[in-house]
Amino acid sequence: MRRDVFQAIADPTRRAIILLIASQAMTPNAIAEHFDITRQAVSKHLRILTECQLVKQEQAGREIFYQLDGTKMQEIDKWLEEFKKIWESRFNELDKVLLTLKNNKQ
Amino acid sequence: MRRDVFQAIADPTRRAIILLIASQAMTPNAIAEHFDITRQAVSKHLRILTECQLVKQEQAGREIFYQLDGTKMQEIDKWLEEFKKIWESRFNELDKVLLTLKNNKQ
DNA sequence: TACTTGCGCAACCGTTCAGTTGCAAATATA
DNA sequence: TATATTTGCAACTGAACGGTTGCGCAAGTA
Repeated sequence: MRRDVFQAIADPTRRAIILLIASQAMTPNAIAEHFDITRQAVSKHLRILTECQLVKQEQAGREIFYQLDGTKMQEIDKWLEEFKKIWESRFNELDKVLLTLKNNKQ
Repeated sequence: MRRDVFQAIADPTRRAIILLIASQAMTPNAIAEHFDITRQAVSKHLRILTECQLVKQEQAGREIFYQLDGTKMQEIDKWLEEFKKIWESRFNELDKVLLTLKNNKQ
């Protein structure tokens, strides 16, 4: 069982839940109202999000509010930055080649 | 079968492949040398990456070079920006509440 | 106390995933 | 032509997903 941020955001419902509770903590029932799936299905997603350390729970009587913990989200950013660095340097390499070709022709 | 960028980057091997071929196009065999899995397994990942429109192929004799198409990667960036916007406005909301409380106390 | 509500947990089901092995096709080389 | 190389495709396997229903427990409420 892989439990990382990338697994967490792989599912579209989970992405929607993340955006939903990003602004304010919500209960499973409240979240489920926004989707066409059962509360239990939402609970499963919340459990996965919890295991990925993207979500924390706060008990309030018999209600449990799920709130986002944004720190793990930075890992996506980090990976994306790494990719961008390589991706942009690719063009630099191409530039170098073109430059070399150009210089050789002169 | 869900085929989007988020599905593509969900697997760690696939993320590694993306970073690997980001700088230069490679053949399945060359890619497989970097991992402890068979060439066929790499091919499967490449097929998924192709279906997600993250990768394009270029035939060269009996070799096929797989190269990255960076455009789809922007979708991750887009979603992440959407999240950040909501996430940061969350603090603004909190600020509003605190401000209201402060004003009410006065 | 009895009833309702909100929730997690367990069992189950069909589908997808990530990997394997085996094989056929196409290309290059002796 | 015969052989080796590079690849894609198909079949299979065990594990994980995403969903469901059903149940039990704890917390409010009549």
